[in-house]
Amino acid sequence: MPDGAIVTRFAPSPTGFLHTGSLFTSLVSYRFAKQTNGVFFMRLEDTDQKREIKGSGDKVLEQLHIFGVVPDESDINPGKYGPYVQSERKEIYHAVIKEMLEKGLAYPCFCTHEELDDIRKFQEENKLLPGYYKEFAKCRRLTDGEVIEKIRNGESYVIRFKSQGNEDNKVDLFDAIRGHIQFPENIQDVVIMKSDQLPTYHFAHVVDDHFMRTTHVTRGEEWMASVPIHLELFKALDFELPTYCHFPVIMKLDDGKRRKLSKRKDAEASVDYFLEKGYPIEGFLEYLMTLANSNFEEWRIQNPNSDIFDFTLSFDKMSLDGALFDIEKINSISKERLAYMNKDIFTYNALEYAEQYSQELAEIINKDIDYFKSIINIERDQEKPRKDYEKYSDILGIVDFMYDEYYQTLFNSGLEFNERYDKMFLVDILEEYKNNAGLDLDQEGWFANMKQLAENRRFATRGKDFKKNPEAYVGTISDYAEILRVGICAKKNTPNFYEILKILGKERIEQRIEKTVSLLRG
RNA sequence: GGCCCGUUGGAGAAACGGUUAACUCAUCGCCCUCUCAAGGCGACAUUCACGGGUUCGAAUCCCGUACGGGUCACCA
Repeated sequence: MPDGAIVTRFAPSPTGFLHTGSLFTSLVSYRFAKQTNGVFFMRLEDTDQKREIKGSGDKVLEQLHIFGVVPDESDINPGKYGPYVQSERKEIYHAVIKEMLEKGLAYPCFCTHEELDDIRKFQEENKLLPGYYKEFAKCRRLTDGEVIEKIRNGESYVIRFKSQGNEDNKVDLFDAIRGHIQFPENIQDVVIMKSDQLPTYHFAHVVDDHFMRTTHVTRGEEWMASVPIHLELFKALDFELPTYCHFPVIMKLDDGKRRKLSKRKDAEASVDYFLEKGYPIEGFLEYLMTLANSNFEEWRIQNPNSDIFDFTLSFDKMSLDGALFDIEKINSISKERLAYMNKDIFTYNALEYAEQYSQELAEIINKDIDYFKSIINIERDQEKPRKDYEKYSDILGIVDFMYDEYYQTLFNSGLEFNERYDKMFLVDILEEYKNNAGLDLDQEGWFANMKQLAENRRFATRGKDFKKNPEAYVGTISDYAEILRVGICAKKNTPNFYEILKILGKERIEQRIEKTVSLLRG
């Protein structure tokens, strides 16, 4: 590996699907590795069989892939430092444990949950530091004979680390994001191997990240409090210390209080939510990048067309406290990304989304893909494109009227003509327009033609004229255009009307007007 | 409660002791406009949680207080 190359990893536990916060952490970890031509790998932390959900490892990998965060090494694509699943690394942990036992760095503990509870209760009553340490660590004092006997009797046991720490001493942590932080030394005899022979997180982290050559341990700040344990473990095992990077956690405002995004309470805590809604991948990633390094936004303004992965992240530009999750900003960024996509890519992405999440959308796209492209391309291919869509699921509700079957349902649910106008007046206008839409002209000519028609019917062609002298007119050109829109599209709002009419074509315009007219006639 | 971390506008934030406290989103106004979506222009922190101190000078350094967050398992 090149000089300065960083090795990072993503180490999820298989307890469900990809968490939005995990995507953030893995995205940033991935970028740090790639920026330095290093390695990013994934290790499944499945040491808690109670919580394990089968198959979620693959699911997570799949979703990371969708976001372009692809591990160089993982269970399905192993490198030379595997296995990449903790439950398959048992022998490694056991070998290290054996050595620790021999060196007196660890010892078996036979205390039951009840005994542990009693200790905790006593500590609480006497306002002592809770935990298993020093005089409370009674299994420390077991003789070899006692240990052998208990094991022979089949008593269940765990292996604890024998801490040499002193709470009056300080240890120093250098965190790449937060700088130097001092903690009191660890004094807890933490469990390193559970009674099921599987390691705890603390132990697995130290052993795995050492043997798997992680240079930068990237994780959420909820791990900071256990750093003294890890520091002591690294020292006891004489392993080189990696660089720690404790990321801020994404928060959410709940009842005026900040709290971590919670999988139970917040739908947006799962990336599935954004996938189902059809947020563009690049928009979502871009949002996460702004959370990672806020100068990303300035870079984006300078480099509007660059790939987001051309941006170089830095540790010291990272915020220290958890950002509030801002859906408005995601919407805005996504809108922007979608607007600047060309019609082919947009259509491709929309179809891919639709095939998985929206049968109806897939149908209209597949029915005539060029027709679909022409619709979504209205006012797209220009300096300042329209920004209609913030996610793929918005498409149907915006283009529906361009499809006859959806137009029909809009039509059936009622046409919202301005009630100021008499039905027969509307009929006259529509019928006249049917025979003289001016579609052979260019946009300017078409508009001039419409103006003329409106003027003949005593609509003001300039809003100002109408304001000045409302009695002289029946309405404004806007009102006139609205009549045509409702009459032809069954909607008050559409993108550029000229383009719409061109795409619809003379025949369908006539059909639709006829339909509307017969409805108005009763 | 102990131990850590943090606190700049509604949100994300810049500024790393020295002019009017960047920028993005949101909000509000005006303009443009066939509707909508945009776009253009402008407004929005006399002030950086609060109180002291250091300094010619502090959002920036120090101390204290308050508030918010994290963590104290045979869960990760």
